[in-house]
Amino acid sequence: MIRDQIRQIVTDAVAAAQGSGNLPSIDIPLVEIQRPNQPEHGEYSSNVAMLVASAVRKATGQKTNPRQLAQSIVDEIPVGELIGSVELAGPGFINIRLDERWLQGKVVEIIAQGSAFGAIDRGAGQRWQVEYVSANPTGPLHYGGGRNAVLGDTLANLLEAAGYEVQREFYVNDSGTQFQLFIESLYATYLQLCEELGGEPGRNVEIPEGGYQGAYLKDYAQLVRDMENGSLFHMEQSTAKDALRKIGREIVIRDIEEELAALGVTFDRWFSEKSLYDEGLVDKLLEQLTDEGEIIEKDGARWFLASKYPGNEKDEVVVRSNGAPTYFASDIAYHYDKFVRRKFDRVINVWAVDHQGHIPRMGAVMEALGVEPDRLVILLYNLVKLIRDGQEVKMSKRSGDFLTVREVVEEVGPDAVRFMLLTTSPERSVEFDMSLAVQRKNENRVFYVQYGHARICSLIQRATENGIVDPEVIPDDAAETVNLLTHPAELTLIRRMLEMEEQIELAVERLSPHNLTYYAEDLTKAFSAFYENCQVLHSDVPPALARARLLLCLAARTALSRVLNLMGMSAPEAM
RNA sequence: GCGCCAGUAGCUCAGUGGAUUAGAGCGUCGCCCUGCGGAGGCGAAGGUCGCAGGUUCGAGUCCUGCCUGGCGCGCCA
Repeated sequence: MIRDQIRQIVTDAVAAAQGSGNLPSIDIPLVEIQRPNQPEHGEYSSNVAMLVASAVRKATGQKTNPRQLAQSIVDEIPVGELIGSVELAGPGFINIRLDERWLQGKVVEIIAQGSAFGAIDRGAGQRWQVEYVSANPTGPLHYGGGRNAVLGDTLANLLEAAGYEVQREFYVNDSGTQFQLFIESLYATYLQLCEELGGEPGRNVEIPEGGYQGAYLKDYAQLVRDMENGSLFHMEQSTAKDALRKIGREIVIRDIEEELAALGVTFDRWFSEKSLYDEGLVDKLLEQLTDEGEIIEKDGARWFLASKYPGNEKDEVVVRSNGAPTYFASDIAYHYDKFVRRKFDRVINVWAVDHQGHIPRMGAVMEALGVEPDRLVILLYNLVKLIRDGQEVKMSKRSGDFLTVREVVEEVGPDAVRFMLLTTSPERSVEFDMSLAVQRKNENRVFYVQYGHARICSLIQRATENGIVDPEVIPDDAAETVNLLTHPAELTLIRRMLEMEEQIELAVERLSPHNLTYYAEDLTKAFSAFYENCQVLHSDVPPALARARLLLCLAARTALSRVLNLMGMSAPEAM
């Protein structure tokens, strides 16, 4: 990465300055390389001289002049291939500018890298898992689940770009009370439907207290009938429900899968909670933890002694006094499976804020299982408030009266939904104004980015038709041709594109996919400015320069489509 | 009551490994079409970074206290 190269050069310069006695030989922490706010300050800067000055003062009490120290470092920085110029500024900043020739040469490299542009090897050899959405399989996805899906999916994309081997997983809660209620509700709805369609009367089964009664249940019941030809109607209740557990699960999972696919979100694995019980892993672990004194019996229930561990105040029930395990019991087994069996180096669980209380308990579980707690990371995100026509869209899952991910995607479009949900940092709650998202397209920045991409494509298309460029082939003289790119707008665009690696690293480091949307805008802005200022296909433009600019366009298309793809959005050639 | 998160321009939000003049979009007000897609470009106005202290040569960023809002503190998930 460029930043790392710069860091190395500055670090070497510091050592050289110390070696020649111009810089006090004092231990310095890792040299920091920043991105200055002002473009006049160059692409990179370092405050290392100020840090040295303060370290000297702390160690010896002597005052030194940071500008003087900085100068001694500047003197040792080789200007040449990568670095165009170095200057001393302000109280002792070292401002670094990249070499123009070097920048120009990068255009060809970007084109050559294609869809892999920006990839870094930060995660080489590491297997990470991202577990996201994991909504209860009891109906279509509630709108809020959309944010979870977008965050998890984009984060997984970013991790892959950063070199990690990533597994995307959806945990299916197909064994808890909620799923049971769903099955009961589906059964009742199914019977009603059969009666309406001319079945025998007298099978009055009500939707249970606290059950599900959304309109979708009727659709599901119809699907059950299609699959079973009404045979469940005559079965004995418990047999019918057993069968329904399987069919109902299949129907609801397929429904959720389709909704997510419409958002561009997919999974490598749908992990069944029930399977943890079926294979006896839950029991096995409860026994093991009991033997180890982590679980005790009290008041007829079995408790995991979470309070032994930091951050936890209370113990947690794993088996109720009625003998039924809580979700927490299977969670222990599930995470055992993730870390001990499947050996993921790290797992990121994407959770809504209302699950925050669960975090310390999971930390305790990790400790009890003897797994390094840092290997489990929770990405917590805040809720989404949906606004339509200036009013909050109220949603209640219980009554079934809620907007689904599918409906929102249909109304707004998948790219716009993703972009809007991605612009806000996860810990903040977000107001999603649907009316605005569809009507005022210029307020939705995703169109700006996609429009930029479409413009590039149209330009390249014309150039291809005129035989000026072949987008599939990098010409032999490309390296010399790009040296004609000296206009400030051209160089700014190249600089922006070269931020890609750092942006990916930053987003991965902070688990902040939203940074990407801002980068995408900046990148597009740089292209638009170039587009306005530098003609490409115009008789006044010398042919060589035109070809150079077309190469720049090819690189820009590469960069822009890469960002869009990372965010899970389409990069349209026309719109 | 305790805990977690948020409070930055009229609005929606970036920026929080401390650092050179706090940014963007929208909105407002100016410019720019005898040029490749104007869904564009250039510029201006607009901010006591919730409040009060503290640490530091330097704080939107770190520490403490407070205010406001959201969420959490179940034998629910």
